Amino acid sequence: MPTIYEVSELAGVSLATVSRVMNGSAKVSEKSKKKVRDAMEELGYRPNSVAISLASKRSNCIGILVAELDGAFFGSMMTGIEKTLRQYQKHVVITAGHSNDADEREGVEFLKSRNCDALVIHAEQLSDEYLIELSKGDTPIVVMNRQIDAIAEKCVSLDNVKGGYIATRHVLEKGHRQLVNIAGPKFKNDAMERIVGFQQAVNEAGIDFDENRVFEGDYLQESGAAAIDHFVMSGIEFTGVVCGNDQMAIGAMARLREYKRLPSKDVAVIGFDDVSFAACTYPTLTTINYPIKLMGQQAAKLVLKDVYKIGVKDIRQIYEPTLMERNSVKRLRSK
Amino acid sequence: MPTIYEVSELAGVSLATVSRVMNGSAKVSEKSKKKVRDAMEELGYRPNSVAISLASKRSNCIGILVAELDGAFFGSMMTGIEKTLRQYQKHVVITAGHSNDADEREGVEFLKSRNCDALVIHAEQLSDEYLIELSKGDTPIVVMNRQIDAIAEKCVSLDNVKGGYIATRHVLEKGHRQLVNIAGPKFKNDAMERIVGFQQAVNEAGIDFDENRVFEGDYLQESGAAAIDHFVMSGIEFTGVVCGNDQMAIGAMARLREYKRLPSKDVAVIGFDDVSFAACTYPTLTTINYPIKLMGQQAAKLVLKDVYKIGVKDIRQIYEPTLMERNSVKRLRSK
DNA sequence: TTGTAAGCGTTATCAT
DNA sequence: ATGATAACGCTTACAA
Repeated sequence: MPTIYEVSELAGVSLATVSRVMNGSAKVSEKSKKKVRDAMEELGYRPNSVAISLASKRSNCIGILVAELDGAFFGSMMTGIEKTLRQYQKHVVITAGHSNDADEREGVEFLKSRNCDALVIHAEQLSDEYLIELSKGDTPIVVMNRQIDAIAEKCVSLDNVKGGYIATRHVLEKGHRQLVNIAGPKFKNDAMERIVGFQQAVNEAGIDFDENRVFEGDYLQESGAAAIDHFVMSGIEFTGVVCGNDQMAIGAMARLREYKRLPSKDVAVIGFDDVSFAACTYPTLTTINYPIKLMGQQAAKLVLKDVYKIGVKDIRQIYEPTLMERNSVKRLRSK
Repeated sequence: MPTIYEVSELAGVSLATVSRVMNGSAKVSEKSKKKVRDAMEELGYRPNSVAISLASKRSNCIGILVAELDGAFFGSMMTGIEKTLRQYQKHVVITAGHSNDADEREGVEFLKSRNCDALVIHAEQLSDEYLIELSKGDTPIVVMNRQIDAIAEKCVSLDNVKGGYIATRHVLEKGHRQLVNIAGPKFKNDAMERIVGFQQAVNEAGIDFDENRVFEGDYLQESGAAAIDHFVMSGIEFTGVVCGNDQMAIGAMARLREYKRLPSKDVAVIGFDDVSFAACTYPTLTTINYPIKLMGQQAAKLVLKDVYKIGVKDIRQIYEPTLMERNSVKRLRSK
């Protein structure tokens, strides 16, 4: 790998001049410019971004922390961020927090130590205090899916309580009174908030909230199926299933069929997130839209503006969950 | 951010000693060790990995190039790689190639310029020659999903032709003779290979391969639906749909239902990849298993062994596609 | 065991 | 407009 030194030598100019043509920082005569460019070309020179980063304290990289690298939700989020950043030659460095405090902290430290210019964080375990403290450091951050008042201007979030409420109310409005809730892991904020929304809607309908009607899943398909097993085995009757996310919803629908209880026809199922496959299930999944890709784009715009002073507009930070009515929730047929 | 210099000062030892305790490279007296550790603790010192990387030429980072950050397939691959690497304190840096030559090249350059210790590449546009050339450079690489003889020891792949063949033959064996193929983008190697497999099986069954029965999709749900529209509009008759991947398969199943042609009952549909939701569709999706997560783990093991000299075993590089028989392909009912 | 000092490949501040 | 030269934060011979 040739270095800037070799380029300067071949071009017959100083290091400084080469550096100047690289980042157009100051006036350089056309003549030197050409000599430098030719030399670079000839040597197949590639600037070493680690050295640039060390010297300039900037990396043109934005760090992203997500719980996992797979999953439709995180995929959309990462894509939303990456694609908008890429338009401005910014790169992303992604790391997984695996939903545990140690990995999340380590991930943040890693990203900071790599000189990321900013961090976009979707943390499940990091406390609000930690995040607030972090925001005071020298690496700007954007927090996804969490509303922290002290750093509201750095949050891009959606009202999960409201989402859970809307979902539940929709099922109730269709005449279902015997509901169960397949929730996400309770240690996750959004999972808990969605449960709260469920509870609100249920109470509002004059139904007693019953802990036993909430199953704690893990946001993966299999746990949606396990939840159905659980409810059936426990003899808990239900005609409506409110799910913490779409993945568990499809797992639940698949298992319901095995019990000969047809989704939509015999039991209403509603998801959350509106991931891409939700429109392709059978029955198509009624769910709550979570515009995570768009929100990722917004997060990116936020750093573009704050960190790189790039003028971008239409930055919105608080989003509303909306009902996506499809076919998995039908009116309860009177017996 | 405190630096190593401040630590050495506070601890009353030299820079070198601090460095030594950080990476246990040489003998350091217990006494100095403690002084250094205390100083680090007190200052909240975090080593700057950019500086480490520049000085040592190692980064403990492995670069990953994938087409997109979303999608079940890539998600599994990234997770497979990341989780096994993480066990050894190695981090991943991920970048998207967006299936075009420019972005893929830029992605590779970016990763190399970030001093990645190795690269795991899933490229769609980079030529074999480019990859072979790249492999001669000073950054070791692992190539996913492509078998390049010249660098076979760096490839982790699966026989896509065979996969396409197995899928097609399975549908044929169930009595279907009128087949259509919803393929991936033809510029992608795997998509083409799967088409070849389709062709082989069809020919073997004594059926003429008809170009018009192949629709070029883009591996996304929507194009599976579009393919069905296309075939129906064109008046092409079929009872079996062989898909290039699972996503298009579910898109196709959803659209078929709209035409009142029930998947499984009226028309057989087979997917490819066996992503996680394939078992939860209705009907459950018969497909070809592509153990991409496992293969990601293997790629990681390869770099662990080659780059870090970490003894890992059970490294296999060539995988076989296998039939996952579920419910979307049923025997053709005689009229 | 510990310290000194020369890199690593850039950027950036001064001069000129 | 261009060139020295000192950072940037750490590793690593080489000495002591």
